Amino acid sequence: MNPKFFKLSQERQDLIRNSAMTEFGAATFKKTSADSIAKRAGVSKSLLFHYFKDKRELYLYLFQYAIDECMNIFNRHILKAAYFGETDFFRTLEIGHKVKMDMVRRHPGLFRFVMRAYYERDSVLTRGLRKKLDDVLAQSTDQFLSRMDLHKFKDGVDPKVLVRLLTLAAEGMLAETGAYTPEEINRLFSEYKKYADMLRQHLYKEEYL
Amino acid sequence: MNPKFFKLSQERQDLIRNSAMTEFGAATFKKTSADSIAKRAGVSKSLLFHYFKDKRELYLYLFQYAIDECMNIFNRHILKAAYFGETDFFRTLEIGHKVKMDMVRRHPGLFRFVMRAYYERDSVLTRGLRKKLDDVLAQSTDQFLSRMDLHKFKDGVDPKVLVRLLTLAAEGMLAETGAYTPEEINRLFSEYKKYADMLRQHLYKEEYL
DNA sequence: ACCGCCGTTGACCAAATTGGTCAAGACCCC
DNA sequence: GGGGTCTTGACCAATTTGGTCAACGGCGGT
Repeated sequence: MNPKFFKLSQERQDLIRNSAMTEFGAATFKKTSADSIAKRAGVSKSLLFHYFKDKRELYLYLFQYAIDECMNIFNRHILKAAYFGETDFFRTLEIGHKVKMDMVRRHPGLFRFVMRAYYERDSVLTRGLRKKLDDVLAQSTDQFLSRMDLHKFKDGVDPKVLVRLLTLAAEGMLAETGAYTPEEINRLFSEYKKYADMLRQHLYKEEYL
Repeated sequence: MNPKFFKLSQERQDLIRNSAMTEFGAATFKKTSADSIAKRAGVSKSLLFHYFKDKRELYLYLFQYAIDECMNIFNRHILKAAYFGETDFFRTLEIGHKVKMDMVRRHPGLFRFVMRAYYERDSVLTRGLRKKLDDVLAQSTDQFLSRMDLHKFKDGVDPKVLVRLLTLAAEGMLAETGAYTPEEINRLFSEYKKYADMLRQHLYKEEYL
């Protein structure tokens, strides 16, 4: 790809990346047209092919970018929690999901894009990239849990199951949301807190409430 | 549409409907080609236009069909539970989700199709159909809860929130699943039970466990 | 005023895909 | 072989596709 792309202002880079991710996230690689990407970005198709030699190259770059962005966010939130010495399961997970939802506002389309890309049956994605995503996801939960104080849970509670449950809920809410306006994001987040609070109240031992 | 369609064998009808729903569920109305539908069904494009005069007519029929199918399933599971005089929240919800997942096996693509159709920005869908879906969804939870014995819950537990949480989880699992093989469906269902069991164990009063 | 550089574009292309038609094939029972 | 039903391949004009290319406008330097 043309390295001059990175000399563009961040907003303009984001404009192009977000448009592309949104479009690629809405249909297959094959069915997503360069023209629709350009139109969404309010930019000429020629410009796209000026910075990326191919539709394929653009796609691969986006996937790499998306993974990196996810990892950055994960690290940032883990580091932030670690910095404050936070070991509470729910407070940390809440931070995580808040950061995540805020990212959705900055990069609408990123999650849908990553999901779609992961299941893309076309051979656009190299096996390497797919594996990289697998690793990121697998490690994140374990790393998170290893830093949390899990003694607060009542007997018989599996924290790993709980992480998965809350993550499914959060992502489900995100998936069914059309427009990622700040108000919508806030609504989603407060809905998330309802679930987390309910679980916290009944899954923590009384002395930790 | 051509009424002869209904004289086809159920399997053949399903073949066509499922292919169409899967394809329509994978992209916009506009971006979904009649050809891809036909190819997925292993059928000639001409046949589609023999039974449905339009892409639009096919689409509208499918949406109607999908809603009816959802309502049938909901009724069937409610009636079944009512017949057995079942009033337990978790057991009934479990039946509901089991029926739902079994339906996914019969009609892979239906849920994704409905979701996509609901958010279709093209004016393909009439307002009437969209409203109908809204009603189905809104009533189902209330009807379900009204028949359940909610006294078993500890104080401070909102059953409505619980329904939503478990539904989000179940649908999230379905959404991230690629192929709806019987084994996959069983795996999903047993994962669902893990969540439900954990919640039941800690949200029910001790005397009901 | 002219330069070169920059991000950017509209016009253009051959090739593929689009929704939809139509006459004819394949198969059946009578 | 006739008549019906289900099904198809060939075909159509119109649009869309990924991608190219020469040129545009603006801007700082001289």
